[in-house]
Amino acid sequence: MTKDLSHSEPHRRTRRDHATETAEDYVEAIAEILGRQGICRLKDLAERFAVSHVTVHRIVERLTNEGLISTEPYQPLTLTDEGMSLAEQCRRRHETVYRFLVAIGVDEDTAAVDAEGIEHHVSPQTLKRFEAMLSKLRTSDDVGGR
Amino acid sequence: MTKDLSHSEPHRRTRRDHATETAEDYVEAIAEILGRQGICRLKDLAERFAVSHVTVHRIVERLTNEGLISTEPYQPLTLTDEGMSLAEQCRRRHETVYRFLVAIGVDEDTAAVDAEGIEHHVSPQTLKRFEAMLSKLRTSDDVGGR
DNA sequence: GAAAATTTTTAGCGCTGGCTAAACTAGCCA
DNA sequence: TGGCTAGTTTAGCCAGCGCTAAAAATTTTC
Repeated sequence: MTKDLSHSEPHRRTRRDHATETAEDYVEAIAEILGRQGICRLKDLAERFAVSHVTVHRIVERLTNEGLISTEPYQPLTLTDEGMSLAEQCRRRHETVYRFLVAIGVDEDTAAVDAEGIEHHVSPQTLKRFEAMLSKLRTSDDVGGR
Repeated sequence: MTKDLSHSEPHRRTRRDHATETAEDYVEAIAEILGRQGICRLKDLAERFAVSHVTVHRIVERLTNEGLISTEPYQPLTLTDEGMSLAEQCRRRHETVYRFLVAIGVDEDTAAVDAEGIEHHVSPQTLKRFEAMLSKLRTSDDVGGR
């Protein structure tokens, strides 16, 4: 009998997403902090994610090995070129998801929380549809009732 | 100085979501398999998620302790009442997310994959907005360009 | 420039979810 | 019944991400 892959494939993809979610969250946060205060330290990330600095340290170590972050011992963090372009890509996607949710009538606080979780699972194609809907909703100014 | 929680809160929520994603995926899959073939075995879940039966066994064990699944040694699985209602809730949310993506113009394969990842992060409020948009899009038949 | 404070690093633990290998049970069938 | 086979369970490994405690380095401050 032929094995049915119609369900397992999407789940496999979901799992792969998980593996990169942390990377995306971190480079995005680092870029944002760098942009805001010029310097990004472990401590800043620990506060941002409400996680211990030790946890941050280990994750930063991993992402350094993966070529996204560059570090010197006891020194602040910077992003590699690869890290920066990933961060920029994530920032844009995050923005779009957030604005889309708000545009369809989700309140800003809820949209912020949901966007944080949703963004990692939005494919390029879906992102394009979000953008298309965004301009459409903007022009028709039709946000709908509660 | 006052600590800025505006970023850490969403992330904490995201992490809590992760802890329940597996539970949701499993009860949803078990309900679907039970509905389709009357019996659900570890093996079925292992195939569904494309994961080893040993991994499934450990997760099922955990979910049994959490009161979602009921098991007898070497016997097929069933859902507890709690498991069934969670499964039903997830199925509905999943359906809505999937149909919403298709409605805004995402192709069905992509929508299936994205919905699998997105569903766990959609709050009740956002789900309501999706439903509202769905009926609106259905009446106006306005799916937009490619 | 030495002490104090801040920050980073190391060591070591827990949990979840991957895996393989091997032992065990249940069910079928000859 | 005896054995084969399919399926389940146990044992033991790995990686990621949480934690605390304690050591090391840097920076600040006096």
